[in-house]
Amino acid sequence: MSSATKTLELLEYFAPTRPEIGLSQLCRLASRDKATTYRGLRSLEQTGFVEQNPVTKRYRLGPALLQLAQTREITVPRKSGAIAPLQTLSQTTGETCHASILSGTTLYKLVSVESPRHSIRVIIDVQTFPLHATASGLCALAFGPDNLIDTAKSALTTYTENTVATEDALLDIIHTARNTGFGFADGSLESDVHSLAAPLYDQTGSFAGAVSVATVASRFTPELKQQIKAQLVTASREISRNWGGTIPAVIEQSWSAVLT
Amino acid sequence: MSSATKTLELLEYFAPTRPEIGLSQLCRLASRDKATTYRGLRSLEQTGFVEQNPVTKRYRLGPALLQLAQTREITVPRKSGAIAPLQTLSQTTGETCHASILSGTTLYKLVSVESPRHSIRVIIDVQTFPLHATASGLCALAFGPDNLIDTAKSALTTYTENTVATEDALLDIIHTARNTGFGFADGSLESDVHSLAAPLYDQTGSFAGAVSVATVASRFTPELKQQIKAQLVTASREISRNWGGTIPAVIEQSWSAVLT
DNA sequence: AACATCGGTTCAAAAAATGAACCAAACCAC
DNA sequence: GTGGTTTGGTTCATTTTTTGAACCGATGTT
Repeated sequence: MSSATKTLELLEYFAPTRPEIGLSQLCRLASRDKATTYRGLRSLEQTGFVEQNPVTKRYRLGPALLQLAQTREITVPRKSGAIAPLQTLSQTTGETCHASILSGTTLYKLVSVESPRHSIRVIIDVQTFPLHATASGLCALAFGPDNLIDTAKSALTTYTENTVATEDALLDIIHTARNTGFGFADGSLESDVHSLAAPLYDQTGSFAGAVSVATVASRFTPELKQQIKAQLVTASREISRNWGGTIPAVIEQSWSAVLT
Repeated sequence: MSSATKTLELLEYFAPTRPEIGLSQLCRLASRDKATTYRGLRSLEQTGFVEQNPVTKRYRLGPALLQLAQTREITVPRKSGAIAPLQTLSQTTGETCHASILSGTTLYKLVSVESPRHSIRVIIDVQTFPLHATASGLCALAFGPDNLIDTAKSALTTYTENTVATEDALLDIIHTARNTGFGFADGSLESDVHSLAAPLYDQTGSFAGAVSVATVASRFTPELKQQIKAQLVTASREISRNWGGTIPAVIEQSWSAVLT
């Protein structure tokens, strides 16, 4: 792993639950020597990616990220086109919803919306969705580029008893996703969390991401499942349209069959 | 300069006017060997900072930036509290307005708002404001930490005939900014562009950034100047309040003296 | 007062980065 | 269709940088 990659990975430890990190704490988190971590932070600081809180001496994310994120969204507009449909989806289903975006072989969380309807809510605290263990990931495997399947096969991490563990089982659930037009995960990332997802397309005509709804297993009735599927279709069409794409006819057909 | 810093600096070449950059073009822009540039891009790609457009093979900014920017704004909320007051400022003055934020010894552009009132508009296409050559920068020198003055002295880059060129001249205009409570630049970064700026404070009670109005020299009448100052004061108070800070009494006094 | 932990620094040894030269493929001009 | 140019990408001898154990002074804790 290159020095630059190691430095960049330091940024991943910052989170809303961990807004500031001291040098010694960060080197423990990153499992690196303090001098190495310090030089990484200096590099990030020089380029505006982190800044040192003058009061606490701890480090936090810096303003250059805001500028680059703005440039990214201006040049590849995805987030803004996903927010409103996702808020609607969350409101109508009453559950936690996500939009994700594929970059290389990684599915990044783009937008999350929680619903205030229930006091028992699903919180999925990841920034990237494992391909084999999430509904969105299964969408990517079913409708995205074929090389994703190889990537997934080489990283069959076990999260719960329900996480798919063999290549055959993985190919089976990918096949099911292709046939139904939906990714479905029942407790494969978190116990008692069920998720459904639909694919998203952009102007290239290719799979670009997924939109998903996550709910607690105990309220996942067949009625709710059908309702969620119908709402996912609406959201998928709208977000894809906002991204300059359309849903392929073969998926629209799968959806029709499943929703009658 | 470390390898990590060189890699991070590759990101600075991406802009709304340059959304995608090929490998050969980027190595020319960065004045680096192609192999070095390629390894830098690979590192950035592995961590989600850039992605390769599968159609054009060129590189563009990646989704990890969106996630980190969101974390940054959640943990250090600045941008959201500056947008509305800046839109109001632009609307009432009819000119281009900026909010900037200090990080280390660099003043980063945070938000820009243009007004549609005039067809001749100021566009300041920088991501960081030179301390000695902008109204916002002079605010930082006048009201920010003292070490900024040393930083400015060591980088007295000439942009126009009006750019301050000597340490004495720099100290003079810093002194004027301290006395008036406003930074003022007349053509020091761009010919025929005049700017006024006021300081911003956050919850630490320290200088945190600046809010500025830029206009074309030809419509910068004494009346407009007074109007802009009044509006800047309002915007400065509001943004500072949104950032958890208040304007120091000594600056409020300077403003009172200047606005009567 | 003693100890622990912090942010930060040094330098010999180890490891990685560099870039000139190279490759095949795609593009362009004629 | 051909020849030249430019592209994204690769290799490896050489050069340069990175690494991390040991260290520092300051601060916090008991």
